[in-house]
Amino acid sequence: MMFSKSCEYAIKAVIHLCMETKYGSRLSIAQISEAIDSPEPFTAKILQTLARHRIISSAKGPGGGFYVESKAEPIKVMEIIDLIDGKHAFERCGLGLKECNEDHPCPIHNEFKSYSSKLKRLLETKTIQEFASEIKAGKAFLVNA
Amino acid sequence: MMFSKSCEYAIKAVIHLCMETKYGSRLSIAQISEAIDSPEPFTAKILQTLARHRIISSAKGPGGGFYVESKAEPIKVMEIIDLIDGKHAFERCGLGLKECNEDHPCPIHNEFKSYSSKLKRLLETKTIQEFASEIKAGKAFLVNA
DNA sequence: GGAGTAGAGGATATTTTTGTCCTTAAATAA
DNA sequence: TTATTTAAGGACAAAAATATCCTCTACTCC
Repeated sequence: MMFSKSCEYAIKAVIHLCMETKYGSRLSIAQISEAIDSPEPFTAKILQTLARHRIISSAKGPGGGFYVESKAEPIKVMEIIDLIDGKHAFERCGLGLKECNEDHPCPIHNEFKSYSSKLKRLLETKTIQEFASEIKAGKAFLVNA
Repeated sequence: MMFSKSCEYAIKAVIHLCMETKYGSRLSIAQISEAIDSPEPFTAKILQTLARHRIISSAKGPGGGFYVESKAEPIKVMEIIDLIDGKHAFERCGLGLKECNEDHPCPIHNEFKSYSSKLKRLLETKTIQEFASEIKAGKAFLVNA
């Protein structure tokens, strides 16, 4: 509906990584896709993309896997969305017009705008680390029961 | 992003029909797809679906085409969305969880909910006819300049 | 150095969405 | 009735998203 599957997996994967990889520990692709309930090879691709763009880190060989640098800046949710679904995913017109703005709005422009701009701002502010602590506190979940 | 292409075309097509088919006139597939800038045969399929479900009406033969019954109830935007993208398009969890609700929310559930429920209510209330008059008044547009 | 492990990345497969084409059916008008 | 017009609907094609597989490379440990 809102995000692509790839983006959903990416967000979940990074949240899970943040939760589980304190103090130098690492998670394998198998562990991550198991935890977030996603197809393993497909998840591998997404993790590789995230690693290539330095949103997460990776290490090969025994004891290797994916992790987030603990001293790194908290990761904004929107960073992941921008990378996986593209920068303008949120700006797209609800009816698919190339140019849709105040001066030339589609009929649902205003409705959409008020909705999406607030959500956008929120996702630009909220960090994966914040989500991770909600889950740790049992206030939110990454998979179904 | 939000709606499928099919749904975008459907909404635009019905808006255009409402604008142009007062007083018994009808529009052909060619005229509609031209007006809303959509692929003709693909638009035909969508119009057929809308007609089969009585959201719009159609007539074969010379002088035939698509139209909306002028005495019919105004068409809620959400009727079209429900038909084309499915009833639960708006309820879908932002992170793809099968069950995502107050009791078992994904991390972005609350953010999504507060905005999507407002938008949903609006699209359940607003009618295609209202959009049509905005366009007639030059306050909104269906295609780019 | 060699064996084993784990991610990187290219090639390929499947599914869904989007889009096209062609024949059939129904209506109109001559 | 016949020709023409227009939607209906089935079959097919292309593109994009989703998913898998296999080989290569880098790393660790012995």
